[in-house]
Amino acid sequence: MSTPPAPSLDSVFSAVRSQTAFEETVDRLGTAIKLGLLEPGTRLPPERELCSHLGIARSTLRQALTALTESGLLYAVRGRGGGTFVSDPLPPAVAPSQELLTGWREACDARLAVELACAALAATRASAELLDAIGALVEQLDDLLDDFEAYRQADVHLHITLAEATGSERLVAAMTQAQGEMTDLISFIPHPHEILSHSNEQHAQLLAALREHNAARALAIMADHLHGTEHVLAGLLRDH
Amino acid sequence: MSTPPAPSLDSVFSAVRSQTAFEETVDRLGTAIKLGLLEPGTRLPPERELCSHLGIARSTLRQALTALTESGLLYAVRGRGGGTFVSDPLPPAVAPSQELLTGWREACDARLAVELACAALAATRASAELLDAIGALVEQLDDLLDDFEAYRQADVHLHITLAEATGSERLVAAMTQAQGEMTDLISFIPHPHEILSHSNEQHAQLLAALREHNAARALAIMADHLHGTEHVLAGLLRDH
DNA sequence: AGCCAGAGGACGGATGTGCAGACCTTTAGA
DNA sequence: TCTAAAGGTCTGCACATCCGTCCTCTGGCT
Repeated sequence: MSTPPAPSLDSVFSAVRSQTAFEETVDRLGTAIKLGLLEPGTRLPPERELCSHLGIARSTLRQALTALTESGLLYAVRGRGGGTFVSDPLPPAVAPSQELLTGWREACDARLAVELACAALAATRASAELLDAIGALVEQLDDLLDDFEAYRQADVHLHITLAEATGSERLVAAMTQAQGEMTDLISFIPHPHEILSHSNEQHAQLLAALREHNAARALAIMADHLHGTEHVLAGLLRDH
Repeated sequence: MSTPPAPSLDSVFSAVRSQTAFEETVDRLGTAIKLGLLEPGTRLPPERELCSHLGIARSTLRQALTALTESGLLYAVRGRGGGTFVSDPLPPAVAPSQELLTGWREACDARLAVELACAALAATRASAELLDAIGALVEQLDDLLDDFEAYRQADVHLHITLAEATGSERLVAAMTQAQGEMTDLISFIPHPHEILSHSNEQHAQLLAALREHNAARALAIMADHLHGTEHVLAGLLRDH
């Protein structure tokens, strides 16, 4: 018998670096805002309520809110009827971080994993309501082909709704994170009308496959859908 | 125009609970041992070396090693030429935790995501060496159809090798974690000869699809492969 | 006008995690 | 016998986090 192949242990012994609660909170809220899950002008729950939701101390939450306020994503209003609000308008996005640029391929791979699974699972599990919600978003996207900012935001909603259609909280969280990483990359490449139009056509085809409960077709369409952005990124970031 | 659908914010405001470095280390090493990535009798790197690899302090690493020693997975030998070794034989596995049982569907979904992505990506990226390594594992598995413990271990190797074939460290890490969760579930259900035989046939088909660079077929086979275990689990755990 | 409730803001102590480094103990081999 | 290499122990510090308390602001109610 051949010697059993020794699997690489790099992943076992690689660095363990756990985020602090502060960092994770900044990340979660910041991503939600940048993705438009929390729309400009939205009022967050009161600090005393939010911190118990998040399972952290108020002082820790406040560290995160302060950081987000200082970077311009939030502003606070004191006094009765006050609160913490999402800035409107949002400050201009910043260039993608160096780590993200060097790891863009891994980010795409992670996204591929989430999206494929959601497509496959939604085909068998999606409720009629959520399919209709996706349908509404597809129509909405058709009106936004010339406004990339708005298009991208609705696109994110669509993909997150897809994740919700699987009924898996982990997939929703993973989708949110994956979209956050991708947005940082995507928003700096051009997206002409035709590209967006083609992209939304794929959304429509995907929805049709989901309605037929055709998982294989949904997978194929999703794979195609993702290859598009990946090829564009590959062209632009080849040197990284 | 219709009101934009408000995406659920549950995932944004859900509890943030980051693992400590100690917990993550116990988890990583424990999983690696239970999956057979670190075989019984293996000597771990010296503490002073390992802690710098892992990016943690020696005292923190020692907490983890102590915990693993107390649960019987490791033993330490003092003096020159000593070290920390993986127990041989390993202590009997314990019953899956309650959280895992209640979240088994989410665990399966997470696994589905990783496996589908690996299948799709390996079809286009896998090197000949890694494909041959997978081939060797398929043959090896054919000799283990009557020894579930050994079969499962080689099966894990195969799937992790598949992840390595994508070249994505994140996918390797995710695959390792997913397999760890699944092992806790799988090892408590019966796996007769025929089931394993059929399962390995799918491995062979998958490999063929990878060699043809046929991503669509690889996806389909993998989806099938996973549905098998999922249905068995659904039958056994329906009441949870 | 004055009070009050609801919101953000600020502080101080207690606790647990993790880090860094020095030192001890055991053991095989030169 | 000495040395090197390994695990085992201890101390002190830094920092994140929690908890509770109190302060400040401000719109609406009496």
